[in-house]
Amino acid sequence: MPELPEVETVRRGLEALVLGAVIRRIALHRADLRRPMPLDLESRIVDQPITALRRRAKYLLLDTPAGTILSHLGMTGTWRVAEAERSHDHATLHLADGRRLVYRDPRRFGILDFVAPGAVSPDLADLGPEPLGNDFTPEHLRQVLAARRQAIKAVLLDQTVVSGVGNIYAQEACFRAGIRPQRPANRLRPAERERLVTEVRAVLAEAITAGGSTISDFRQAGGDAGYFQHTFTVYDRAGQSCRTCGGELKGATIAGRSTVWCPTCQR
DNA sequence: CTCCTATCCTGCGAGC
DNA sequence: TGCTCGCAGGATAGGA
Repeated sequence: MPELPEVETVRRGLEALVLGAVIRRIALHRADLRRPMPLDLESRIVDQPITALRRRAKYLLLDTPAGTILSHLGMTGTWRVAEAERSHDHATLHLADGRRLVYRDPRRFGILDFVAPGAVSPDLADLGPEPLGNDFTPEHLRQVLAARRQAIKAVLLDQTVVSGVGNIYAQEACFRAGIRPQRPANRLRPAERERLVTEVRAVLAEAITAGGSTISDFRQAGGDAGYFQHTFTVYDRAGQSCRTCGGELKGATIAGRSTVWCPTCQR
């Protein structure tokens, strides 16, 4: 679930809660996530203040003077300032003020890693432009889509094309842009590329304003649910009626992921 | 290169 | 109530 808006929501929540807090020590409970956590993370970050909370694509970065903790939430990852311990808590950051900042990920598709000061993480090296930044433009799409015959929705999921879009927002953006998700990416007309850029940005921005989307277990860092899921137009609505034209929404698998669209509103 | 499939893992809802 | 089955937000390796 955690796509860009959810990660940004968590970032903002953590910023309000723990910016400036001192990490007294880190305890790793289980290191075998999508790839093994570095076991020396515990020794690298000791008595370090959290100087910034950053996001790049779907990655959340906790900066300290001794280095950066890089995290990816995968499908089910969460950061929370913990009340009680829960199953699947994989790492606990014990803060000097007595609070505990916990990384939890039941499905273990996430990542927790250490990045030395000044180093560039390989995880971030090949990411495409931030969709809400200045580099995500119709011209960028034109260049990058030219050689791609794949379905446009599949291409939007490619993090080297544009970073941070996942299965939910790719579908929502296609609907808003009036483009069928299975259209070959290199066949979009200029006006459609322009519209797609506009709508990717808009849907992500609106979702951030709504505190992200809460599906199953996503929570903001303070424990609140997001509420953008109430405004989904197509995601998980196959067989239901289109909110725009009233017609029946269709569903199919594209790029191995479930996909819903409106045959009338999307061409 | 591009593109497709299988895979990692746990939890949950649907259906029986 | 309890079981099995299929599917889920992501990303990558391997092969065609």
